[in-house]
Amino acid sequence: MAARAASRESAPTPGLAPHPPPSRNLAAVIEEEIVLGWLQPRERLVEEDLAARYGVKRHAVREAIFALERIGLVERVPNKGAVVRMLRAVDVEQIYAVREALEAFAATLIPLPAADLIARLETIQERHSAAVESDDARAAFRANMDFHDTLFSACGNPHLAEAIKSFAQKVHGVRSYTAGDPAYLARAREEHMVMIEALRAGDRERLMTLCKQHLGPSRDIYIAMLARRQGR
Amino acid sequence: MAARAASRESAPTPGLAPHPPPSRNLAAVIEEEIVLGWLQPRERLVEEDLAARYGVKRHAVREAIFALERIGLVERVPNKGAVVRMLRAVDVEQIYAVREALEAFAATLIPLPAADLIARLETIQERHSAAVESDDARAAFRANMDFHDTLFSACGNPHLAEAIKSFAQKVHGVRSYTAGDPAYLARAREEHMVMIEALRAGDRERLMTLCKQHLGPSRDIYIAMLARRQGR
DNA sequence: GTCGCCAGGATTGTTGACAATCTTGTTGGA
DNA sequence: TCCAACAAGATTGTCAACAATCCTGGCGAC
Repeated sequence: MAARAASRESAPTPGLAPHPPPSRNLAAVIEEEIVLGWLQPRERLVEEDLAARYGVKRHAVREAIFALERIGLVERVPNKGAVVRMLRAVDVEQIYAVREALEAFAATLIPLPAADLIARLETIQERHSAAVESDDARAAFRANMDFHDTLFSACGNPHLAEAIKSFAQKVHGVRSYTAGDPAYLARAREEHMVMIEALRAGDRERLMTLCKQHLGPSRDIYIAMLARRQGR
Repeated sequence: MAARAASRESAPTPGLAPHPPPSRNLAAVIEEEIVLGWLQPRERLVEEDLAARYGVKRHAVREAIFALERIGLVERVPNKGAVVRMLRAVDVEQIYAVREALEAFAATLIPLPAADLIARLETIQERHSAAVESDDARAAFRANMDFHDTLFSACGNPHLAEAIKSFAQKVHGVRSYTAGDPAYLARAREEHMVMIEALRAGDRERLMTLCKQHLGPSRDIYIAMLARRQGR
């Protein structure tokens, strides 16, 4: 009884019962919830609760949780359950170090000039800008993801692009602290613009610098927040 | 009936029915089978067959296959099943390009001198050498894996080490062509020795060069073999 | 009053059966 | 003889019930 109550207490938001997306890739749906902060780090993921919430069977939730565990977004303890993974500051730093290395490598491979790539990025960026201006965190997240996917896929090495995406996913849990922040989103939008500009100028050095600078803010915000919380 | 027969025909080896490892991490077991060539690229992985073979329930096989799919070792088609992934030459090249980048990055991070690391590597290398000399492919594979895990874990960034391991796993399917070759194993042994030597000398440049050279052979062998088969 | 043990309940893990889907082989007709 | 629809079998996907495990809270002994 008490266990049940505890699980209820730790529920993300008061009225979270129903939910629009019935089917689709459940893991991706849950991932988005984490990014948007509806499911917060340290929060327990009770299989039956999620099944009821998303209107699917427990079995489907189970598989999604396994998938998220492989990605590194949730942590599972045998016979105890899964929680949204709480990254320590050192983890965030280390993951971002790898991201920098991977993205820098990819940036060296992108063929320049890249007229076609620029066109596609501009289209995506329009969506992103619109989402930022209308404070639509979910749409901004999706467009942002598309932007980086498209950019790094242009390196011509799909395995590298996938690794970059995978490492970005690892820190999705920490992104909930910036995903809804208008100032941060506006900054990201500006940086995307400048990256497109660098592509257009064929300035690879500048592109690599921008990629690196683009990674910094969310990392620093999260680490600062952890420090405030005394490294909980 | 015919489908069943076909599945039997494509069975890896004539007498594969029983099997020693009953439990343990099933995905790792299957992975080893792939590396050792008992399960070959393009071979179908029928859930019930594997369940019977390893003495586990189908459900466990299912999860293992999902895990292997995420790693990239097997390919799954909905409602049709999974097969050991057949990498194209271009895939192999691309994966190895990322491996080079990741391992080079890790090599820059390993603190030198590394007395403790050297000691551990020497212990592992003894096992590897013994396995190579007695033509024990399975033991050689395990020791080899340990060697590289230990080496790159020393970079102090576990997420990077995991990425390196994960990319090594992606090409495990292609390793079956070298895993049992005494000449190749002997060469690997020598290279490990030299790497330890470089560590002892604190020569980071040399270590990085050796890591890169160590990757080449298996890639080239596989690509050459694919070329012979006309890029099947 | 505190500590350790025991019972109840919640949650995860496992199993077997059933449903859906695809593949293959066959039959009937042009 | 060739093609298309059909049927059987094999295989994967889904489900609901059961078993195992762990946490919580209460009760009794020291």
